[in-house]
Amino acid sequence: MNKILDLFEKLKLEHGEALQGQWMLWCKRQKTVLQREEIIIGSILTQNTNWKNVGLALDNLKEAKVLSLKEINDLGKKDVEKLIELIRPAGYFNSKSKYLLSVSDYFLTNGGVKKIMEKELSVLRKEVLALKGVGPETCDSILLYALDKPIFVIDEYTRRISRREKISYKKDYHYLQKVFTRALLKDFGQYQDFHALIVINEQRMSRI
DNA sequence: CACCAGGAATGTA
DNA sequence: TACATTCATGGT
Repeated sequence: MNKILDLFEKLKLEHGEALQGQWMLWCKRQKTVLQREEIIIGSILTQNTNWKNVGLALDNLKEAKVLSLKEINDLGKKDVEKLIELIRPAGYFNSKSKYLLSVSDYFLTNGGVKKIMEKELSVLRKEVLALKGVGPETCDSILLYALDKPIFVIDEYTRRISRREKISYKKDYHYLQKVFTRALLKDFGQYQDFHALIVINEQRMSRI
């Protein structure tokens, strides 16, 4: 009767091992502030861009020792061209360099990641969604994966699988978000695992 | 050479 | 509100 819970169980059976393995390596349940900031940066860089190119950009940032939001912000204000050079492989570098500045400005002027994690979900979502360069998907990815907030992420993978599994044929972001949210417990761990399983499933599907 | 990858901003009617 | 266009790299 509940297609969403059935899908969740099916994905756990098929990819549960991958979730315990590679996913937990990169996206542990307990994260350092620096790991949370890397996820925030990555969520901007990955907009309409494949993860391999994002990885190249993150490698450049690491090599240049520019991985925290503070360091991104300092470099962006002092020498945008240098920041652009580092994130170039991720594409859209003129836009994304500005987006990284607007997001890091917000986190730095509001007391940093730890302080911002204390904000209430609905307030936080409005504030992050209002930032330049942050639409619904990027916003919710940041809230769910970087800040451990219970909000379900809708992306192209989620749309694909919900169409294929006859969950919904609509594409509207907030409509789909409600459909998934209604069927699940409001728990960030569940949301992270479910969405991660969808990503793993769809990426393996396209590799064939 | 054409097409795509976990989007979002901007402009138009 | 609802679409169309633009942004840009690296892989296939």
